[in-house]
Amino acid sequence: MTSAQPATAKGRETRERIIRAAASLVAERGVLGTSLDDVRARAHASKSQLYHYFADRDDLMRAVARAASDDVVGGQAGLFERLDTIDGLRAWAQALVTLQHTRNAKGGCPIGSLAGQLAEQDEGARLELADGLDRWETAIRQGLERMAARGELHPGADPSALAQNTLAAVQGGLLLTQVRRDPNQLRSALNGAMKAILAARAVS
Amino acid sequence: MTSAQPATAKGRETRERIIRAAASLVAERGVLGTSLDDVRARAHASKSQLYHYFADRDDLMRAVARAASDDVVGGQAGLFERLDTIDGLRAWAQALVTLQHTRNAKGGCPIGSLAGQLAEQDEGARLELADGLDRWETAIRQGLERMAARGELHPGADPSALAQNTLAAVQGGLLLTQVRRDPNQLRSALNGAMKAILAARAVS
DNA sequence: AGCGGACTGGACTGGCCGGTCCAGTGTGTG
DNA sequence: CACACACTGGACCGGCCAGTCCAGTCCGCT
Repeated sequence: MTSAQPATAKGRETRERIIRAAASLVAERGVLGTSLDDVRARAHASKSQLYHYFADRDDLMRAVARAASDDVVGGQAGLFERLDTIDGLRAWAQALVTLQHTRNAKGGCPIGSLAGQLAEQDEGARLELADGLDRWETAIRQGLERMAARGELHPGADPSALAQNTLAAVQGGLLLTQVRRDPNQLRSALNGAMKAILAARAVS
Repeated sequence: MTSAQPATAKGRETRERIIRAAASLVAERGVLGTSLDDVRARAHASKSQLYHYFADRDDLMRAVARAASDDVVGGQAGLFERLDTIDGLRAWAQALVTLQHTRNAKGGCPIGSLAGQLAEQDEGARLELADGLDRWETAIRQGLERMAARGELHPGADPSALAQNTLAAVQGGLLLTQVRRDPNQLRSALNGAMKAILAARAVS
């Protein structure tokens, strides 16, 4: 059974409120550190509302995984448009690093954190997270492909591989940032990824 | 209060057995998915033994984090010795990829997984994991430094930055591998890191 | 042998947690 | 306006879980 889709505006709002409450609690305390009573309290909802909109706890967590994917990828939408220039890539990388500074290097990447907690426990959640990573990597790849189409990368360059390595650098850099409480870990990892992209530029 | 150090050989063995049982359960079910009763059963120990050797649940999990660090870093000791040659680096990278194949791309990196579950909850555990990552990165850096000392890297090369980026590639690659259930994600990320090292070789 | 501390077994407790249930109240439609 | 159904409140239950407690047993040492 999957989550019941609300039939009214009010229902949709309640469902959203539950997911947002659950997502914020999960970000603070982790998946298993979040009880349905906690969610119920923060969402100002009752137990039966939770079970009206979600089949069970796992179903709710799947919705949280999807919401986290949407937030992370959606939050970068404006920056994604400019990933077809070196300046745009730098601006995007800088935004990620700045965000880690404002967060005091805490929390890491919501997708990455959830991956460690859900990937081995719930196949549906794993697929939601994989979808988020795919959308993220696609945005990077498409930026590089637009550069290639304009002849700004040399013919042998592989936008797919560069995008995949860049995403790996983001995730790895964020993990090191989180464990070491040092945003420079992400900056350095992104510098490395940037170098690979710069090396793929066409000699003009 | 920290864990009581056993005074006898028998005590040391019991303590070890508990940590191993806890570590394997945590690897299977996650930190909060593992109850002390589970640990007690798998370790063939009693509740009072758990509380004799560990102050509380968090203290045990800190010991698990340390054991995971030791296992991951210790398990690569033989490969670390040869990180001062391109062949040695390739062998090390290949071993990591092969391990993911044999594990069917499941589980990710024990240190990385625990990071997502413990880093924000328990400062002591975070420090144990940071220590594991430091030892790992140091091994890579020292290999590159030996290459540099032999004049095989060009003078501008930065072994510290290369080692840090390589570790980020490993962690990011493992996360992508785990979420996508595809060991090639790690292989590709390591290829990227390798390229950066190859580009830093002295022109001979 | 016998002392003291390290070590062990396992019953017990109070609280929390996922999930159920039912008696309602709102609300859009015919 | 009335009917059906979406939605809501909250009491309740059985099970699990971290942590406590005490009555022991083992073991090194003198």
